[in-house]
Amino acid sequence: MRRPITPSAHGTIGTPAPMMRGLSRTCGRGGVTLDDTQEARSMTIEKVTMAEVAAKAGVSRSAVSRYFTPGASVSKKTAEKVRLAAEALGFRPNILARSLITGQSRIIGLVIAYLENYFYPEVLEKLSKALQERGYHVLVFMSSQGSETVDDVIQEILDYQVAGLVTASVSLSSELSTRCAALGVPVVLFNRAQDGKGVTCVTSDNADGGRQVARLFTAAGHRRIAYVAGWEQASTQRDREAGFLQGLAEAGQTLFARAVGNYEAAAAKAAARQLFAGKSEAERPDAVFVANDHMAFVVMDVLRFELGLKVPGDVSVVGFDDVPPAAWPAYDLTTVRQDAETMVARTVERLLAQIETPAEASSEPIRMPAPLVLRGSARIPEGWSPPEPEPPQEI
Amino acid sequence: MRRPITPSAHGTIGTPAPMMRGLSRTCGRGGVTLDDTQEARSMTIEKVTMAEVAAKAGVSRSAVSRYFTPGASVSKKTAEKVRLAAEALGFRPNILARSLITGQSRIIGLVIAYLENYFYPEVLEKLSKALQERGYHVLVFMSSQGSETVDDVIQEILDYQVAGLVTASVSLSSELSTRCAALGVPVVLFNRAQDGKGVTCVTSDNADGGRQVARLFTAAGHRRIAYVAGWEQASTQRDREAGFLQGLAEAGQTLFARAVGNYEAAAAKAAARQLFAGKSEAERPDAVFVANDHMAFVVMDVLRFELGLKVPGDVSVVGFDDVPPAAWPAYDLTTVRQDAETMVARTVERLLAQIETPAEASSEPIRMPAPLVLRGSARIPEGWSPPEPEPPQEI
DNA sequence: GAGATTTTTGCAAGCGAGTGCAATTTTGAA
DNA sequence: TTCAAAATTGCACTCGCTTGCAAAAATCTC
Repeated sequence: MRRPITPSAHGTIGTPAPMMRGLSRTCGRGGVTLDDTQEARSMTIEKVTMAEVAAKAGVSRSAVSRYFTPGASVSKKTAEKVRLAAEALGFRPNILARSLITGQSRIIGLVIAYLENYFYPEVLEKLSKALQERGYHVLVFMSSQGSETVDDVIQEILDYQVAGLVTASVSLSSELSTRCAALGVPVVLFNRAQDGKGVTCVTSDNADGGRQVARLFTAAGHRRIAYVAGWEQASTQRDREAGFLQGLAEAGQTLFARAVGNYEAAAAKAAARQLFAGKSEAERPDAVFVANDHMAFVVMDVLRFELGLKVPGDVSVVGFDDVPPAAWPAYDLTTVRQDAETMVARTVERLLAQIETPAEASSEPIRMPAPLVLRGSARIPEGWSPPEPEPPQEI
Repeated sequence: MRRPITPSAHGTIGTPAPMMRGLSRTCGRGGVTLDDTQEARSMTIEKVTMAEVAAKAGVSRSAVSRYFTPGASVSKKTAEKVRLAAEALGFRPNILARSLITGQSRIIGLVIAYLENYFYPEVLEKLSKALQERGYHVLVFMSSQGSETVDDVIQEILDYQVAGLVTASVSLSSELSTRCAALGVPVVLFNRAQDGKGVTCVTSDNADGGRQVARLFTAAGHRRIAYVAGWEQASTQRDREAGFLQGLAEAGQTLFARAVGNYEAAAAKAAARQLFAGKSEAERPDAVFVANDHMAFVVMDVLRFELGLKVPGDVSVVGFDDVPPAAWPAYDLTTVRQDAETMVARTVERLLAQIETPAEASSEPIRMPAPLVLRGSARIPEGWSPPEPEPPQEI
């Protein structure tokens, strides 16, 4: 049973706060020992609430609340009074309090595994900007793909009552995705494909990308074609490889050699050595498709600087992602583009649709084209258009 | 005037929820036409609250709350009852509600300007991990250094009742820093120096770094030494340049040429051309200090691939930051190291000290050593230790 | 084992803001 | 001008959780 609380009109609200607001600093006793730190310390923390604004404006709390709520009904007169009072007091609504009642923050959780692969900083930056524009913000969680960790981390995220969840290059246990669904939190898997009710996957057409690389290699006359694989559990790895193999098969070839780089620099280095070190020309590949750019750079470095091979003279190298350094002249890496900009745009679009109008939102996977970007690290077959001088776009 | 935007779908939130809580899912009519999407859609969002746990455990809400509050007093018996009930119901406390009361979330706001400079992804990753370990999380805000934007963005951050604020390579208007102080929100400026009450600055010793580069160049016998400046308003730019000039002066030299790269790739490219293009050997610099690695790569690219100059044969190039690509053999860039790991560690340390024990926390600036990393892009003076083969650390 | 402590526990009052409902005011139409 | 319809306003309850306080239970002391 709850007793009605009668607000005493002239209420002393908290205890002493209101009266000392703003005029509290230790009234300048030019004390010798009162250093800056001390002063800062004794400053009252001022928090302005709606109640105070309402009082100052001479309206009810509801009016103030409505003023700050877009679609709500407030008269011009009231609005103006509130605006003035709020401005004078420097009031800003407490998002947490609002979220408590609406049951939803405007926070999007982002789980991301690593930022060493420069595809992800790009994604993060664009995602954050795009969401910011729509009034949402990104809460970041780093988590490597130990599945236990991921689940824990996602639990933590959910504790923040996030409005949505994006996982970049990290997949979700089906238990967790069920849980998110039950909580009404839409999930987008970015750059990972995965079955699962409700979650939306945004990927590029990895298989097709792989296939195109195979076509490039075979058309260029390569006969000893190798592959450096990414992390075997990743859908991107599987799809890229599958497409690549299929492309080779279409040209009547099979893989000459394979090593696993795990999407990691160290492992990629080892993989490159395994494929190339101490081998005669006939024993080593004459072309290698590396499952992402991040590893491709390492492979190129080993080839050129450790083994003294020419790229593409002795070996053609192709990567995947088209991260910015791929365009740097020192690498000039032929690669398959994943357009971060567009992938992010679609991600945001879908996520917000699911948040704001769940009833009519789709959860079909989104797959983007993955065009081959011809540059100088792979031999170009006769008749193919040569690498255009890169439009005068800035590096 | 900027009003917060509330999700349009006000309607359904507060109405029927409570009564249908938990027992609602469409009692499995295995209907043929009920596809996954439909089912997911009609699922009620289940939220478990403390009250429910309390009821199930046969204790009061307070008991449950205390069970989830570290230092609180709960008997073993009660704790066990609560644990069981909570587990059975899958209960997790709502962080937002907690924050509303404690007046402080465990969220740290991070304002960051750009991720193209690969120093920052490193910082972000490490910062996020370090904070995660201590139970805090990072809310990211991208903001370029238009001062208006920055202030707006920081306002938004404050709306989230963040426990602390880190700005990376972005400076703060003094009005805003005052405001943060008044709100009791500690602020750390990462990689920016700035006077100002209360805010802590974490930087490396930029001036000393610059000075060391000057010593390297002069000791190596360079006579036409140039500088590519960063964004002129940045304290890092000013300090690096000042130290560099002072180092030159100590060796009785002055700057041969200067151009501004603004810390941007495009501008750096233009700067490089301005300094080198179409000039005879005597007219162009024989050494150039570039204010950060991000620009140094671009400068090297222009020198080597556009102008056909040898590095360090014709020109020595030195950068600042020691981002990962600096160690890539294709650049092998001599540079000044800013140790992201340690800088972040100190940042976190200080920030948490200020949050958790404001009374005894210092706000002295933190300055870290900035050692020169000798690699292959700059001529090495006789007698200096040559670039060690990089310890067998992974790329 | 009684009294004095010390621990646990539950009650109820908030934290700051959103919102259904009913009362009030404004606007519109006749 | 008058009355109905529309727009605005305020009240009070609510969101999920923390916490001061006092009552109740457990523990200690001699």
